[in-house]
Amino acid sequence: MFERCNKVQKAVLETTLDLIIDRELQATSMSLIAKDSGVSTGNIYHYFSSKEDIINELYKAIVKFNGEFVTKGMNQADSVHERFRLAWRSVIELGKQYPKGFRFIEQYSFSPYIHEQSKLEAYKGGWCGPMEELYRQAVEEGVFVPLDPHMMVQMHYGSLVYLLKSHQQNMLELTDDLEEQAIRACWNAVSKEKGWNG
Amino acid sequence: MFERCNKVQKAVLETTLDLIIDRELQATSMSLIAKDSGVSTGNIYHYFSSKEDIINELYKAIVKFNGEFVTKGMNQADSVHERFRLAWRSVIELGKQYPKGFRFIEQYSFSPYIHEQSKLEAYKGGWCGPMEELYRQAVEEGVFVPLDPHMMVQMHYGSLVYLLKSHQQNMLELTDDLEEQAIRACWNAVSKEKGWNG
Amino acid sequence: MFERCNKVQKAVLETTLDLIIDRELQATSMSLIAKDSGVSTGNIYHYFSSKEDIINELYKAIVKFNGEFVTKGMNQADSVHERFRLAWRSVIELGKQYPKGFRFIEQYSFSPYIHEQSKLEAYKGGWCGPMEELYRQAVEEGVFVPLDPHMMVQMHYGSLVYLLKSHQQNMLELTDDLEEQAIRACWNAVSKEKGWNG
Amino acid sequence: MFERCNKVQKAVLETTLDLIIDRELQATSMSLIAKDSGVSTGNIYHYFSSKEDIINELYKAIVKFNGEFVTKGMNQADSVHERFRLAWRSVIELGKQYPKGFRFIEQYSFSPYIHEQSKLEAYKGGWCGPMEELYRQAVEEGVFVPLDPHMMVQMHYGSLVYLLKSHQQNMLELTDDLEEQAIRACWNAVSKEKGWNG
DNA sequence: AATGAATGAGTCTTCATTCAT
DNA sequence: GATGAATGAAGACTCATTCAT
Repeated sequence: MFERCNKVQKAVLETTLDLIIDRELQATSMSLIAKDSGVSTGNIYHYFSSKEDIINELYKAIVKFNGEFVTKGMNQADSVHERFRLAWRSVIELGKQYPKGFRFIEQYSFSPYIHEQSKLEAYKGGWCGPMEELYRQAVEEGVFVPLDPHMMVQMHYGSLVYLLKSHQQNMLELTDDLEEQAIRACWNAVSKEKGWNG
Repeated sequence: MFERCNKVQKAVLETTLDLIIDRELQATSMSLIAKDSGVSTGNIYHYFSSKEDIINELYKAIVKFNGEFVTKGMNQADSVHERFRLAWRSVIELGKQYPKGFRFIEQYSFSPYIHEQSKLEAYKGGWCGPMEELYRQAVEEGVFVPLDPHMMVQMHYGSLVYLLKSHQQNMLELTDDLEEQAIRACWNAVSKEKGWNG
Repeated sequence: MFERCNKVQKAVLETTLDLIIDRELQATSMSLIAKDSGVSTGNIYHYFSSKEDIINELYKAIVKFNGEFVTKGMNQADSVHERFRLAWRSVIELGKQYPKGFRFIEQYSFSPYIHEQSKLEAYKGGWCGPMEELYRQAVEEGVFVPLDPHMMVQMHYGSLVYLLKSHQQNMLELTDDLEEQAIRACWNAVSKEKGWNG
Repeated sequence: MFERCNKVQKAVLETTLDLIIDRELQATSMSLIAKDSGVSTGNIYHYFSSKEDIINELYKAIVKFNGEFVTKGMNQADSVHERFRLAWRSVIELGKQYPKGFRFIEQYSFSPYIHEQSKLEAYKGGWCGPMEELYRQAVEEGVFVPLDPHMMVQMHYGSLVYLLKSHQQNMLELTDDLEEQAIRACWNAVSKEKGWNG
């Protein structure tokens, strides 16, 4: 997940992610990060300028990773419908395989702790752009109802986020079948053609 | 929003909500709450046992308020479809009229800072139960596809949460018309009948 | 020396002065001030906004005290010569009776740690103004050579500061007689009349 | 100023002097010295055993330089009066040409950071000894009042130090003429003959 | 009930110094 | 000789909480 970083940075970022997820930001102290990562406090400051910096670098690294993970899957198909399916399956897969990174982004994408600059960089490197482009195409082709692509993407993403939350809270077992149905529900929500009984 | 509380409690809870929304939990100190609310630190501890207690009471109060707000609207109609519409419109209305409470719940419903006990109380007093009941009825009546009501409610709620997030970030202007279309998309996602061209 | 302050402030300022004089600023930590003064670190910050603030308040308090000490002595006589004598004797007396305050001012009056604002307030409340006024009068009466009063006062002050430094380093025993001769030397330096053999 | 040192030592000492003068000792960190001097921290420790060592070497080097600067001028004349004049003019010249070294000595000659050993070496290599010798001679020749030479030298030095401080603070423009008058004032302070109207 | 001074453990961060390369 | 990454103790400051008034 942090392949681009050197050993120390990787250790710090991984540890920070772990700590934040199960203890929360306010309980994630620098000394704890130091102890758990095996990097001395002084040396952490050799690689990151502040605690805020760590969080922001963590944010950017995860968003970048997520973006690549999702768009990679998305381009392996041709038809709009198939790309739709693969893209959202990737999102679900991401949430299942990397639950910590997923939750971190969910919890902190609206936090004042993350700089606007980081959010901007995140958006450009993320998967939202390509996904909106896909929806735009679907609308143009008359497959989707003529709604704002940004709005549709957000709503579908929200659906899956909450699906994953239920899954992570053990309120729901997320089988292959269920995933397909969830994605089909999203498709039906905005497609002109009827999908359930087809 | 905090009508059941006395003057001091109300001042503290309102102030805390304001502070947490625009400064985050870690930057919301007791002394700041004291200064902004006009209640001395000592006296705050007369009404709340700890900072954690304030956050939990805040959480429970908001969930209770939200639950009443949404279920109130939901019961003013008969047909499943109409109750569906009114319920989700209430949720959107809630997010627009009380954005701070809404964001607070979003941010902290998965936080370790909120006790399981608070979450449990919240669930019982919230609107999720009645909503799931409505979906169960729709499935039984053959209006909805036979999916897990809890899953459907979560997904639809997630859709609207992200719709509201876009709205709060000024990425989207949330007109009456748009709200109706969003709710119709939710309906179509799981209804057996086709809705867009009907 | 810190009569205008409350108990806590007085304890902190006195302790800080003691520590700075025999350990230097950089070795005078807040925790040491706390321990030695018997005031907890937290409470120190209730009365002073920062370490810098303590130093500046200390500076201002001492300058004020010194100013009053010197000008008080100065006004108990009439003739220019007598006021000259009494004023500089007060300065020497001050250096002898309050060596710590004296050294502190010497060491820190040119430090970037002391704000310009503090220096300005210090100058207005100090004894330099009245002293320069005395010299101006002496020049006007034809008693002193027509040199810049500010320059003369600074030079004489410097003389006595170094005299006191020698004294404090035990290089010199500062008897009554020696003090008188030092002051007479200052007088002779700028008086038109010859003083030594008169 | 640091001609006796090798390149690395010179760079470190010059940088340290610059930093201490405009930032103070406590704000002059080893890493800052390393960055500004272009010498790595590790290598600094190859030439100096500690930070304290740097400061003490700096002190000794400057005192040595100052001593040579002043005594050089002093020996270019014969009469007591002329040597007196030339010596103190050298002191003033030193303060004007090398303000940083001058201020450094002023600020740190009484600091616990400078070892007694350094001060002792400084005294032996400085200009105070020769100057006191000159005064002793003047007393013996009946030119000066019979006061302790050490005391007189200290007082006159103090006068000029404060004159230079005023100059460095732009409170006073130090012209050639003013310098002469300052030195004459010192002479008059202790000479048996009257000087101003002669 | 109400105040806010007092506490001290804990926070983030810096810095002199060491050491593997 | 030279580098700069690494260390961890110590620094200034904060903050949840208590308690005398």
